[in-house]
Amino acid sequence: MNKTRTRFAPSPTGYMHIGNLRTALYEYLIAKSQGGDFLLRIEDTDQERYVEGALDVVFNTLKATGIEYDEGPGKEGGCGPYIQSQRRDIYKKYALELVEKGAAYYCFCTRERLMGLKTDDDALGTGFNYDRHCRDLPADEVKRNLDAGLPYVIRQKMPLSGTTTFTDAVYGDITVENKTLDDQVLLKSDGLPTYNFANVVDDHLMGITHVVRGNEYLSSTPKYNLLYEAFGWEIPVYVHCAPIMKDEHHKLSKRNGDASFFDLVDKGYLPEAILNYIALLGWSPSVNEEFFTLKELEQNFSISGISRSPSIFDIEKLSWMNGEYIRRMDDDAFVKLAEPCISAVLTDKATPALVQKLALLIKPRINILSEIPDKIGFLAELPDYSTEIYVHKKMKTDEAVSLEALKLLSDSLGERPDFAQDGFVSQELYEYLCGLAAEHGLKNSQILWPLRTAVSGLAATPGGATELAEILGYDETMRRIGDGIRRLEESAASGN
RNA sequence: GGCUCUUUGGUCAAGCGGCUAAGACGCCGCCCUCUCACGGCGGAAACACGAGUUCGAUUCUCGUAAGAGUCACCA
Repeated sequence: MNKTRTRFAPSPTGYMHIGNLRTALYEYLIAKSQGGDFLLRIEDTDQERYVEGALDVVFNTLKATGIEYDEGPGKEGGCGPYIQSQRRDIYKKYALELVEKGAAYYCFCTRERLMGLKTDDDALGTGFNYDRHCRDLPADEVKRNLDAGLPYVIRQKMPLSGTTTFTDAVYGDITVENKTLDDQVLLKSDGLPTYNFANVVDDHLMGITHVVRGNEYLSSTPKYNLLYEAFGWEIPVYVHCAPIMKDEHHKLSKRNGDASFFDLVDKGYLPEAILNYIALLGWSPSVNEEFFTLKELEQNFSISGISRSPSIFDIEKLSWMNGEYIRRMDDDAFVKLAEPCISAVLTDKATPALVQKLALLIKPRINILSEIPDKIGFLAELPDYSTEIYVHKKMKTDEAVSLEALKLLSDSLGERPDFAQDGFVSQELYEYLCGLAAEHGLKNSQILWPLRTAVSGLAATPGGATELAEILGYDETMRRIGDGIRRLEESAASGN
């Protein structure tokens, strides 16, 4: 039994999309769940698509998600180089071997001729297939053309009849008629291989046992088998995955402006949450559980759980899951994570103690980090608000009750030099206010709601009245109470 | 158009001949509560359609429909 080896083979486009990342994850998990190796290979045979810095995006994404490769660029394992553009000579050698064996042939057709064929075919409404013009060129003519230095490609010689069947671990057996297969190009005129050829050669040379990829390759897989057979190589296990969709009709893609892995991270999603979520998009574990660390995924992953139909990327569920990750995080870790966001809003007022208090108040209330500024902006500056938010039926408050309550607060709090000197402590203040309410025949809510409202200018806040007062401090709290009284008086005056 | 694949609630999905057809997100209601959130409890919501096979089909077969992929010197 060969050791399981999988590979992630991205072409460096500078954009790691979620679908690619999931493929990498599955490849990694298949290898690791079977004690095997996971390799990274860069498929850059299309020189026209070269993008500066694209490799770093690949490296950084894998690093951020903890998907570590055992072999690949910068990590020799005896199968290198792992960058296809550096393997040029290898492909040529194998292409020639195929010609030798009669499974491939030189083709000298010009692009112009090919274009002509294509438009003819389009006019007929059928797909394009090479007309095999060069398939049976006499040996001496081939030699003449070669000697004359004519540009050429090498094409795969497909059987003209019969069928080819391959087995996919997800989709089962699939059979196609050989006559529908195109004599595809293996080696391009620039000497570089096409994806289809490079893949087969490299996967074999690198000992890949499981080929995992998008199901858009399903229809070209019979050609792969024919290639493996022509070489006499062992055929790998195919694992084709259905795509991740943006909606019912569109794949997640850069062109659609969909978020890449790092776009999501920038928005405040945690790499572990993203990874956990996408693992579940198109795969379902045998246990009824949906929270998995990478390690746990390695233990639970199984090819049989991969689904055949496309899945729509649901940002809502990712957000929820991200929130769960935040809530499950230990407090210190979260404080550290949230600190930059909080400090940015509070600027110079952000003492470590304050940041800590605020962070813990926010922790159960956000799903993604980027929600923080909106949640706490009112602490830096009291928003302009309408006095209508003082009205709350269930809390038994309205503008009149609130005005009365705020005045009461202003007076009684103003008479407490200890509060003024030491600042508020939420719990103490809470007890004090409840006592105050009882003393004046008010419900707690008739004091607390107006206070919270005055101090925040918002109908909903992270934290209750006394928690906010503690964070704002005595002076600012009193200032805001005063501000509230003014607003309510103005409102009363204009209302009458 | 040819070939290939797919089809369980709005979404992710379990199911692999017999179930009141799981669970999760979202939504709604109630509870908790110094607002909101968290948490707890409960609810609405699905087998694309039509034939077969079978004592019995979500599950097997064949059609139909609707989607998707592919048909490049791109991967």
